[in-house]
Parts: sequence; C-alpha cells; structure tokens
Amino acid sequence: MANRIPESTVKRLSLYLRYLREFAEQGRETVSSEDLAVRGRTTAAQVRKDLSYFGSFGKRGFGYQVGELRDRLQQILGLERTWQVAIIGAGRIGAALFGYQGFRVQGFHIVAVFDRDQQKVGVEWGDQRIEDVARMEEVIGERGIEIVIVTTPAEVAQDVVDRAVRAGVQGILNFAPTKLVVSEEVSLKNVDMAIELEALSFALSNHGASAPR
Amino acid sequence: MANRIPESTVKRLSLYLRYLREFAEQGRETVSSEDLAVRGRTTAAQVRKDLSYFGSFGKRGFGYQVGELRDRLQQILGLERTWQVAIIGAGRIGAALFGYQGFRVQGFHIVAVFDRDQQKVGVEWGDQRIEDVARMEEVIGERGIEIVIVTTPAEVAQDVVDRAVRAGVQGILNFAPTKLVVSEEVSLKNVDMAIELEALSFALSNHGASAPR
DNA sequence: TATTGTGAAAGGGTTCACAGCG
DNA sequence: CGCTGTGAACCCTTTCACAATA
Repeated sequence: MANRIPESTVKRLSLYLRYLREFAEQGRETVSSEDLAVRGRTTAAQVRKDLSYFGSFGKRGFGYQVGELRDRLQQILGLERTWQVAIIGAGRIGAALFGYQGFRVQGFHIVAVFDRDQQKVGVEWGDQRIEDVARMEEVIGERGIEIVIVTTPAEVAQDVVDRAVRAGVQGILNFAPTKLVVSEEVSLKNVDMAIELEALSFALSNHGASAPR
Repeated sequence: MANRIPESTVKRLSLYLRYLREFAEQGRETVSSEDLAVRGRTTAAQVRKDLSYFGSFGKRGFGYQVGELRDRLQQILGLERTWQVAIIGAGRIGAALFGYQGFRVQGFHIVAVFDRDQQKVGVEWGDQRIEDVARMEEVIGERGIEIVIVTTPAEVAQDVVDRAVRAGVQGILNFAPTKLVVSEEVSLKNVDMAIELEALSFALSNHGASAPR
C-alpha cells in the first residue's frame, strides 16, 4: 500500500473528497466509481485505480459508502490534523490568501504573517499582527510552523525559503514566479499564474494549427 | 512543425523564456541547452526536445543566440501581440491579480473588472471602473475581450463562464475551486490553491512512508 | 570539437478488460 | 447480477545515445 503515488492521483483524490462532501450534503449514502467519474469528468477506471493505491474501500456490486470514503480520503490526505501555516509577504496576494476562508476549514491554520516592510510590521490583519521577516526563524520555532506560503517578490523568495527551511519548515507553497531549489526532504508546490496565462496564450494562438480538429 | 505539443513542454517554454530574458539582461549572447537546463533544473535533452517541436534554432557546436531564441519563444507562445483580458469577481483574489503588474508586461491587458455586488459596481480600481456582471456580454463584445480570469465563488463560476463563452471569450483562467465544463474550442486553465495545499499535506503526511528514501 | 537535433528505448500514467466477490 | 479491484496493454513523455554539422 502507498508505494509511489502519481502526483496527478493525489490531486484527483482532493477532488473526489470535494465531491464526496457534496454527495454527503445531499444525503447520499453510496456512490459508484462511475458517479465520481461523471462528477469529476474522468473515467470510472481512473477513480478505481486512484483509490486502489491505498486499499479497497468499496463493496463489489454496490459501490462506496459516501461518509466512509470521505473520511478515508481525509485521512490519506493528512487532513484530519491541523497544519500550522505562515504567509511570507503581506502584499496583495498574501492578503488574498489570508482572507480565503477555504484554508481554515481544511485545517490549515494561518498563525503568522511576515513582511520586511517596516510600515507593515505591527499592522493587524484579522487575528494576526504582521511580523518582521527578520524575526521569522524565531516565530517559526515558537509557533511550530510547518508550512509557509511564499508571496514575496521573486528576487527574495529563495532567500526566505532557505531561512524557513533551516528553521524547520517542511512544506512550501510558492506563489513567487521563480523556480525554488529546496532539499529533498522538503515538499514544494508551485502556483505560477504567469505560466498558466502564457499556456493559455499559446493555446489560443494555435487554435487548429496544432490540434488536428 | 507543431503537431501535438505536451502541456508540460509549453510550460517549460515559458520558463526558458524567463531565463533567456535573464541571460539577455546579463549581456550574454549565447546559451547552450545545458545552460538552460541547469537554470531550470531539467536536462539538456529535455530542453532540446522541447525546442525541436517547433524547429531548429541552434547552431551545432555553439548553442543558441539568446536574443533570437527569446524572440522565437515569445512568438511561439503568442506573446508578441496583446490580449484583452477581464477579471470576473472583484474580491480579494481579483484585486490581487488586478494589482499584479507581471501580466501587463506580458501583453495581457486587463480592460474590464466585473462584480455582481452593487456596492462595488462603479468603484474605481486604478484605470478601471468595476462593471455590473449583468452587463458582461455587452462589455465583452465592445472591448473585444478574449480571456477572462474567474475569481468568483465556486457556485456561480460555471454560470458566468457559460455566459462569457457565449459572448465570444476563447480562454479562461479559473481560480474558483470547481471544475468547469467548457466546449472544446475554449481553452481552460485552472489554478486551485486548495488542491495544491492538500497535495502538500499528503506529501508531508507520507514522508518516508511512500518514498523509498 | 562542441553542441545540436532526433530516432529509439525507457519510464510512467491511463485505459482496458475481466476475474473476483458481495 | 453489478460493481469493484487489478494485471496487462496502451499511449504519452522523458531520457538516452549518437549521427549530423557549424
């Protein structure tokens, strides 16, 4: 069980979890792999293969218990616990993420916000007071911060990440448009809006030119 | 040339373009596939294969002309023209994206911002006045909007996208945490922060349990 | 001589098809 | 009987290795 899981499988599990919550809200008790596939625009075989990496959760001839599968996915994804999260960079993107309630629901607790701008340090954001990034290591240690969300300018992102990792951070969600280098024990995910837009530009520029239909 | 290009190749081209701009700023005239590979943490063979989908731009024994390859990539990615872009949803994420200068530089011109909240309609954001989403079709037509960035709540995202597509939009960058359905002629890219965070949670929860080292 | 461009091989993820089982 | 779980086939992307050549 759980040998080497494709990244794409993990992301689909997140989606299945969303759908299971929807189904649970609607009062449904069971779903088939086909139901989940239709909801997520994938195939039933894909759903079953994704789940099979972690065990067998269904009953042949019936499908899956909605509540039970939802709970198993939450457990698999590590969402039954809470995560201590910091946002580094109190600019516009930092503010947007701080305000996004979705994180809290999932057990991601934002317990610090850092900025280097002395004008911002000390300013209150909801339940947080912006900290000086100079004190980052200290605060990471004190509050047991495990994940940082990086929303700094690209030029300083690598530096703050190196410091955060040395202070004990294990996971990084990077919004800075730069490729960060981290050691293997640290998990890194990138959200790069410029790349997505450029991929869109490419697709639009090559309508029909590349696709045979 | 340009038969069927992997999505991953297109995204790497965006990165190579960034690196070429850096190299150009540093005054470098030539680069090898190895130089680009080191900069982007990939392999020289990968760089050459990616480029080979579009032609041969290098000189054997020398490498590539920095300026020339940069220009070719800009052209391939459709970045030599400008794109008319609208943001749908004037909330925190919409504001963050509106303020992000990176887009403008690349030729993505934000020429409209929509919201359904009458409190926001008419408010000025920089050079834009927030429009009522009820007028969306009209404005899309008038301003020749080709791409929309969706930052609405998940519940209404599909509806506004259907309307935008009917009004002529060809590309969608979706920040709403929901899977949108669009017809094949429309290009869709998703940025789903919740999924990225959950994938991070999974990776952190399975440190060593899944990876053999 | 150094580096590109590219067929061929390898690797990894998705789809298929069906045996297994409630 | 119906739907799951899964080995095998398939397909797509990456890597390899080397001939081509500026």
